[in-house]
Amino acid sequence: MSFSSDIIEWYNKHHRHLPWRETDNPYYIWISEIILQQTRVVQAISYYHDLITHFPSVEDMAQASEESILQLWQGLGYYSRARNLHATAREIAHKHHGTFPASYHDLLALKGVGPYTAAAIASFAFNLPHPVIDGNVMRVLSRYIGISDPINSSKGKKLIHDALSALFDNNNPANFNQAIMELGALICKPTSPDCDYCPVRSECFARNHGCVDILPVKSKKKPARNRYLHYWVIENQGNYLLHRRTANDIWKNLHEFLLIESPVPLTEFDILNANPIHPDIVLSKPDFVHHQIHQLTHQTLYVQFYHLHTMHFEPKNDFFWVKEYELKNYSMPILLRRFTDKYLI
DNA sequence: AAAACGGGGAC
DNA sequence: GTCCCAGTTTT
Repeated sequence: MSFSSDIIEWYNKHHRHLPWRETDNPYYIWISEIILQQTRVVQAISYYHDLITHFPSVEDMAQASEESILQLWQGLGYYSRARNLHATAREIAHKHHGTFPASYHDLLALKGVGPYTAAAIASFAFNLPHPVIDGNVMRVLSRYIGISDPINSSKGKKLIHDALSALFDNNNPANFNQAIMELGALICKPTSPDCDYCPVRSECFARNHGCVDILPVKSKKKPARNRYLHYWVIENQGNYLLHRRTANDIWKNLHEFLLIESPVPLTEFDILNANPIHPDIVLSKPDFVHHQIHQLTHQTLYVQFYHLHTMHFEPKNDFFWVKEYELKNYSMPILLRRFTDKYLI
């Protein structure tokens, strides 16, 4: 029939039942779409549930602290999403008087909402005719149309955009968008796609030319850089020294122990010889040392934890003491959360 | 246009 | 190990 009717018919029969598909409330759609940015559906589900349970309305989220949202976001990564979620909830509650923006243009103006998310909310919550372009859509169209330019290049993106405009179904925006993304997720997968079950296989360029496994083309990305993190896990009578990261770096606004970082490897001797607090503050030898490698997309972290004791002192700058059993109440990157769970709780 | 921003899962 | 995930923001 047509691309749109083919994929929508397939979608109606085979789609997954996901929590955010049971609602057209823009607030819930918004939360789900922010979570789903660069995040797999299976990982998103429990976070979505936790967030809407703690903050049933945008006013609830607006009244909450950023820290409380970061705590619920722990382990999900790309923490600017959580910070923007909080800022945008306040923006909507106060400047929009609690009414969610209902146009693509107004949605796009929200922090953390880009072209994809604005189109997703516009179509799913308001059934407005804005096509979404995400990783699924780019993969489906690069194969279906036969786009050999890298999909992360300007030319590739324009070809995708133009092809999508031609195929888009203005009469069924929400269903079209759901269908094409679901097709990418379930059938037109990155590796070993199930072309035999694809509703549009007969007109698919890649299928007809035997190049399903080389499309989409993507230009290479930079290799990860190395960072060497030395955490001083300093204890005084069941209290631990903590602070909040505020630099424009990974884990902004999350908490951590005292950190000494070097761009090159250092020995334990090098590290422990330098007192990071003050010459007058006596530190014990470490009780134990834990080391591990933590792989991020653009960085490889070589991490050492030195657990040691000290006398009480008044922390400088933004450091403060936290009782061991209250460490769980401070947002931390998953790397540190796992360390405290394993050794300190 | 390119880089930065997390973490997990599939291969 | 590599790639990619319902991308956005900053440089």
